[in-house]
Amino acid sequence: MPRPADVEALKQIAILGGLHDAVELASGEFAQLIDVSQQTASRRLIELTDEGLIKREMGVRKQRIRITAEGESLLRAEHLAYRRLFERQERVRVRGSVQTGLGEGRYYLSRPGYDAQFQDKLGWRPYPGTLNLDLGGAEANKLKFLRKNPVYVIEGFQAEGRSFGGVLCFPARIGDQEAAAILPNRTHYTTVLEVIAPVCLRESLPCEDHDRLELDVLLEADGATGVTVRPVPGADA
Amino acid sequence: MPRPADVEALKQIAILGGLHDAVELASGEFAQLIDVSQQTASRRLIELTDEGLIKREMGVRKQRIRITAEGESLLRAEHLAYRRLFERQERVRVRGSVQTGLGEGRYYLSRPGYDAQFQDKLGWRPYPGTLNLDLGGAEANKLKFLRKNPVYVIEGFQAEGRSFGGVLCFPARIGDQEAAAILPNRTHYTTVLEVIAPVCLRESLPCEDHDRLELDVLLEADGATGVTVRPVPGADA
DNA sequence: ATTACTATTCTACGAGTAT
DNA sequence: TATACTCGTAGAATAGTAA
Repeated sequence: MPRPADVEALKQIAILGGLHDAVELASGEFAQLIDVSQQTASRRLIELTDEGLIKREMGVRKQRIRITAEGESLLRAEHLAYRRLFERQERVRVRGSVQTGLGEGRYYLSRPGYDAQFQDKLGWRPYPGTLNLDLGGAEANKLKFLRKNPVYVIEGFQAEGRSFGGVLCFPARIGDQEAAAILPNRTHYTTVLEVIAPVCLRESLPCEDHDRLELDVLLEADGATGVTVRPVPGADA
Repeated sequence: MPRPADVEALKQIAILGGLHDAVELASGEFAQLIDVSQQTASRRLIELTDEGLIKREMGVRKQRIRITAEGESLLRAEHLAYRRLFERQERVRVRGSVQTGLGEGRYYLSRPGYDAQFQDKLGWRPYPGTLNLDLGGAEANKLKFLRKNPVYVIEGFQAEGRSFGGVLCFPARIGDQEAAAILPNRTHYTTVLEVIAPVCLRESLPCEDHDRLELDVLLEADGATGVTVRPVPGADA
């Protein structure tokens, strides 16, 4: 994995035009550009070459430097990271580990008061069981952001002589699998995000406890699901 | 000036939401995030604080970290740099030092064959004299890019029993001053960009030999100049 | 001119640990 | 538990210089 100083050096070469063309550069010039000695600049160019991020043709007074496809994709990844920070983002990627569920998800999801609302908002009926994703320490900060930007609000209700609390709900994807993330309204201090889907995720992914998963949480109502064509019973008879 | 490792650390805090909200983070968690020891992570947070890039509230188990306005502008500058690399750029910023001219600019610019074409393309008549900007070593690579992406092509012509060569021309700005950059068609191996303007730049900026200047070269025909309303002689009589 | 090796300096990392 | 100090050390940066 390239160090931050390498990425910065590569960026400077790109600014000079190294993405589109060979750049003519002496190690001494490069040194000024990244504010180090000529020797360090020379070594950095060797490192970048060894890492496959640039290609060099040595000349007598200058070297011709071109950023490789690999180097470009590294810079594009940086670009994407900054876009996500500052350009209106439509999804949040969270990483977490599959947690042993308490089995209560199955009970809650099968309450008609929840089930009907999920079908209404999401366009599909959740498989009766939640996959609990534990967002390790730092990653849990993203939950605060999600709480502030709910996509669907599932209302609480009274049933069976008790009350069921409201939850926030977000369309989501695990890989290509359509899913949804839910956050109970009340419990603020948790690092767990519950994931539901029209299928049993533990079987379809598949995954087990302690597996690490990446979930893309969408921050807007998911148009695609709203127009899902469901077969009308009896229509094909 | 923050080191690349500091910028990377700040970026990671931003990804967790530190731009919009306080992020709850322990130094050990942060250590995992930036792949260093707890001690180094702690030190890095102290550095970021000293540099004024983040603000911290120390808690017992976690610290609440918020990116400051200064930190945000640093990240925005990074974002801008990457945007310039990958999003269709409309201007190229070049830095160079004012070079002693040979006085020949004055002669060339006053040839009607050039003057008429400049007025046609740019919408104004250049002051008879060029400001020569010497783009130091590395910066000169940008000239290659400009040669590949000419905005106006000024044709060569015959006059006074000799031939005058064609030049490439680009609308440009020095600060708020409207100007144009010109590159002779022939001489490929030079580090000098000639700058013209409707006024005498040495007086209006003002500037002297060896001053360092920043010039924004626009890569598209400058709409604003095309619609400049020029007084029609006699119309106000 | 350059590049980049070797020797040397010194910075920055992490272990141990106090608070 | 945290944070963050001191300190020994690895490795990065520079000086000197050969090619």
